[in-house]
Amino acid sequence: MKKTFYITTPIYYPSDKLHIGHTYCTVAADAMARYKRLRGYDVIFLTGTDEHGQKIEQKADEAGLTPQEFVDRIVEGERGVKDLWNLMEISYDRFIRTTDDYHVGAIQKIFRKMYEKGDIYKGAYRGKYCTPCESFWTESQLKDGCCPDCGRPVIDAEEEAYFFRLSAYADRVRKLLTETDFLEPRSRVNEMVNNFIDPGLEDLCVSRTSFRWGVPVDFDPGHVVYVWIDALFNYTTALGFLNERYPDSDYEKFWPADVHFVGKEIVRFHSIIWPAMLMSMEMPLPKKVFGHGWLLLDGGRMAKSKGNVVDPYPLAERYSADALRYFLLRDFPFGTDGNFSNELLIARINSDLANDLGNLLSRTTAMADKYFGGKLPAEQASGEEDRELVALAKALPEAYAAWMEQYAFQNALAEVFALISRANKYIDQSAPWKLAKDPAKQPRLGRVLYNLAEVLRVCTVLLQPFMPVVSEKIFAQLGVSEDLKTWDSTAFGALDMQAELHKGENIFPRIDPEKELAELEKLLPPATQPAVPEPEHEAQIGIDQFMETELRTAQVIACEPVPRAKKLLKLQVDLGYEKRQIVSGIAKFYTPEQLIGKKVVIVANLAPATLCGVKSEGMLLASGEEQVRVIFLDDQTPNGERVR
RNA sequence: CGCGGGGUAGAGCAGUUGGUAGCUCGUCGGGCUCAUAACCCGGAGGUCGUAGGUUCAAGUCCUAUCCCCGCAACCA
Repeated sequence: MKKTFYITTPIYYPSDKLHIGHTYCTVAADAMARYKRLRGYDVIFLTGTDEHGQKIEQKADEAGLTPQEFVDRIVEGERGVKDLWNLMEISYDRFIRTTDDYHVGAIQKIFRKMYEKGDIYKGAYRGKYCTPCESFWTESQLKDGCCPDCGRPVIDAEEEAYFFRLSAYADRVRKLLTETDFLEPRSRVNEMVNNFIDPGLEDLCVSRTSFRWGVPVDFDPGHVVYVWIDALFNYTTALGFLNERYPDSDYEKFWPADVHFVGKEIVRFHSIIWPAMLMSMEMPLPKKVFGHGWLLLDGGRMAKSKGNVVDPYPLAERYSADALRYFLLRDFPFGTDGNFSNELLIARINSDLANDLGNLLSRTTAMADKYFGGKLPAEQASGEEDRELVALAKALPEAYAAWMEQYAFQNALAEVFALISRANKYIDQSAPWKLAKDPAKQPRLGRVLYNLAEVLRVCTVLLQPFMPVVSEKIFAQLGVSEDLKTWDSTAFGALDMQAELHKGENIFPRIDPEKELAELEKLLPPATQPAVPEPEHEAQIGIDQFMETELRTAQVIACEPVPRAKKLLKLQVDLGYEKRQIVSGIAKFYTPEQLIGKKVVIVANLAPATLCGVKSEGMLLASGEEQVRVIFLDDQTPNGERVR
């Protein structure tokens, strides 16, 4: 029986179109899946979408659609998730949507099973509740002690909810993380253990009553299953676990997964919650969770609210999916963050794909045509220059494979391109154009071109997982048959001596950086004016209600950071009739010096709150989310004036 | 002392178990003319954040210290 390989991406949340970050992870998983197929494995590569939850419910409502219509549009619609994966040449074997019937049914069975076992129990979810918004918030979600959505005060409240006994599995999970290589890269292990396990794992709330868009708990209809169980078990339901959509034998054959690729922000869910739930279900654990890094933009995280989300569509359309895939996997080490930029993309395409690979193919095929009419001669003679090139080519597959097995795509590609560079040098060393002038050196010339063609062929076999489309174009120009595209054929010398190769189209045309950057600039939203999300339509209020908020002018007379807090500044403000202390979460945007002496607006009748142990009697007015801007008044403004 | 990650040539980054510090772009000079103004060779440019320590040998291990970035929301 063939060896199996089961690899997954996260299931993405289709509340918006996917961006380059989702593409990064999916492309990596695809390259791995294709590599394993090349190695002869029986592969299942799973991706999909996580379609439930409050946010989808809200977004759908705003768009005037049912949640199902809304997610259908993003997943199946034009330029949606599936279109993107098509464009990017993603060879997924299965695509799961958590709204699929088979998944929903299986989740209900799983929930019930854990309930019957006693690992899920009914309890009370306590939290901060905003009555107007009908939403629960955790302590850390609150903004200045108030609802992050509407800014109004919250109250302590509780609702009935189901909990998973996560605490019961803390020790086993700790062992799993610290004593095995379950989670990679290794640096993420400390983060998990120190931040989440050591402080004590609390039981996890696994149901909600505050929204309807989810899998109903079948034995308690007021509740829907929360994301943890619904989303994480997709990896097993997609194999037919507790459902009829796929045969049970798939689950038997492919579970446990060989690797889950996940972004670092969901490492916690996959390395703590997921194994604990599997333990509860007495199911085998996945062999590995690999937490990859993020693509950063200008050193910071991409975010819709910053207006700096990179859309993969235009990039793939302009430069080909192959080029974008290559760039993503060649430029960034998979385990750590990397800085994305259009300049880097174009530079990489030009130097590696156009100048090195494309040009090598071009020179090789052009010479074959020119000197031999495209068909290499039977009589060939080796030479001194061959030795190093051939040795490198022979060592390549093994070196490449070693990196691939570690998910070090960057290094695997570097190995291939080292040989491509070496081949360009080989042309200079052997100078075929000189050999061509001497009829006696025809056999030598034939061998030089053969070696070049063979190097190209071997490299292309190894590049297939990364650049599936262009690989075929290269094979076509080299006249390579199907049986010479396989892993086993990478042994140097498999190509027929009398290979027939012809110059074709340029596989990677050079890009004019200046021109293209200007074009790309036009496509992206300007960074200076980030897209402000459309305001949610809040209920109108009367003047009386507005006047309940007592806004007053004040002068900052002293300001210092709050110890042990990174976001907070403690200000003393003068209201004219009294002085107050206010704590404000603006430390990342202002230094005390920038504030002292300034005139600002404060909410004077806000109930006092304590932040990081420091009392705050009021609130400073400021705009913005990612970038906070304090509202400053003219220096001449008197203190304590009412603002209306 | 909350935790984690990072500080390596002008820019952007690699540096697996400690053994002459590399890559891409840029720059200077040379070569070649088969090729996508591409390719090849060479030069300049780094006290590997700082200070100690271990070692025959440290970017790589240890200690201290400074600076930057994240951090628990269904945002890869």
